[in-house]
Amino acid sequence: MKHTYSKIEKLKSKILIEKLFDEGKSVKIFPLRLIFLETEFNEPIKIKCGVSVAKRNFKNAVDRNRVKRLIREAYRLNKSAYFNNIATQYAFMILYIGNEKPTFEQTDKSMRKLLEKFVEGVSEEKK
RNA sequence: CAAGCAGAUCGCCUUAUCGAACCAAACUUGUUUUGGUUAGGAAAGUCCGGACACCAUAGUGCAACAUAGUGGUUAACAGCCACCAGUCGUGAGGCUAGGAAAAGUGCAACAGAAAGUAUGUACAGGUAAUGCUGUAGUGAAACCAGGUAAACUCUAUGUGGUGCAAUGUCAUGUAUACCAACGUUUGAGCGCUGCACGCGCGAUUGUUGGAGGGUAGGCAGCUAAAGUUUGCUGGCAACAGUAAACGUAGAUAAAUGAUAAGGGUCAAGACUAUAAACGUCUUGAUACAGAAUUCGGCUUAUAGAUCUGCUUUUUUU
RNA sequence: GGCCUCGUAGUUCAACUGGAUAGAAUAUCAGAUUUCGGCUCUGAUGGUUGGAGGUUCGAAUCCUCUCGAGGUCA
Repeated sequence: MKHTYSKIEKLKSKILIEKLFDEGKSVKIFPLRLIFLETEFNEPIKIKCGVSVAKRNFKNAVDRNRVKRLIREAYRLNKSAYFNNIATQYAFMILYIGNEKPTFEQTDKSMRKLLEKFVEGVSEEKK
């Protein structure tokens, strides 16, 4: 599996996003928060993932873009390590809840922990 | 050399690895391969003015709003250029909502005799007599004229409204509440601009034809444009004309990136050194900021670097 | 992306078409009352009226720019 993150892997449907926020469950590792929901869609992939950074925490568009890019990059590089064994399809939304600009190293570390926690939680639920 | 004024330009680079969006081509027709393109001077604030779209190819009057020396420039402007005046600065230069107070209405706290229907204190002068004359005192403004129009107003000029979330279109489900044409009756009501005029549609019923509406989504609108650079000509200049070259983002939970290494540039310190300069090493800094229909301005933010012209003071030749 | 609204003591609000000291409640502090506290009474503190310019004799008020907060339009 390649480290790609193309257009079809992005979460774009407004309906799905609203459903996600209404019914989804969340996992938190500061400064990240993952909201996820088991769902179905037509594309031949396992996960649709979106990224969001609040305007409240980062006033300037440049900073918001920077944080979002870092999160996307961390997600792209790490996802294949965790999701090879998942059968069902999920919708993801990753939020940044801190209010300071992170480095890539920090983001990468938090992302690994976050995904680990998610996988653990799901497998426990299945049992 | 120092301090300063005005104008203009640039605003990190290279390599490697892993990626994103759009366009084109290929054939193996799809999680494919190859090639190309991919953020700014302010993309920002949304403060002015246009283009474009719809509402009546945008009408008349009033109201409302904006502008305000003179002339020019422009698609247009509250922008820009030139000149005049005022004001600040030793100066280069900066700043100015810079029309009208003899068309009219209003406003002026406190102080002061008196702030507009004027009136009278002290001293001096003068008279037949008297605020009749001068000075003082209060105040931003006072012997009679003024101030204030970023108070109402007047004058001149200009402005229709709404904004790409405009507008058009496609398929899915719900569903007759819909639309068009023609005929008939009546003119309630609705829309167009805040009001009036004016214009358009039009309650009911019949016939014919058909698709229409709101919600979320896709597509078009969507990037070639009052374009950029250079030269020449006209003009004091803004700018205009002309020739050549270039062909320059198009995303939509929103692309234009992430990581590593090396190198620039600047600052500080150390070493070498009489001093400056050069050189070496270390540390730090490398800004403001991210297109969202689009263009011309204005305003605001901005590490640092470069260039041009000019001013002042002192010294040397 | 477009279009609107609002910023005054720590907090909630006043200040009439520009006029002098920006006022009230509450909060804070001090004193009185009480054995001690609360309630109550008295007094004090606290504001460059979000910021910077301009008009005016004089600006919270008028004008321009700017910063911040909020709302609305499919």
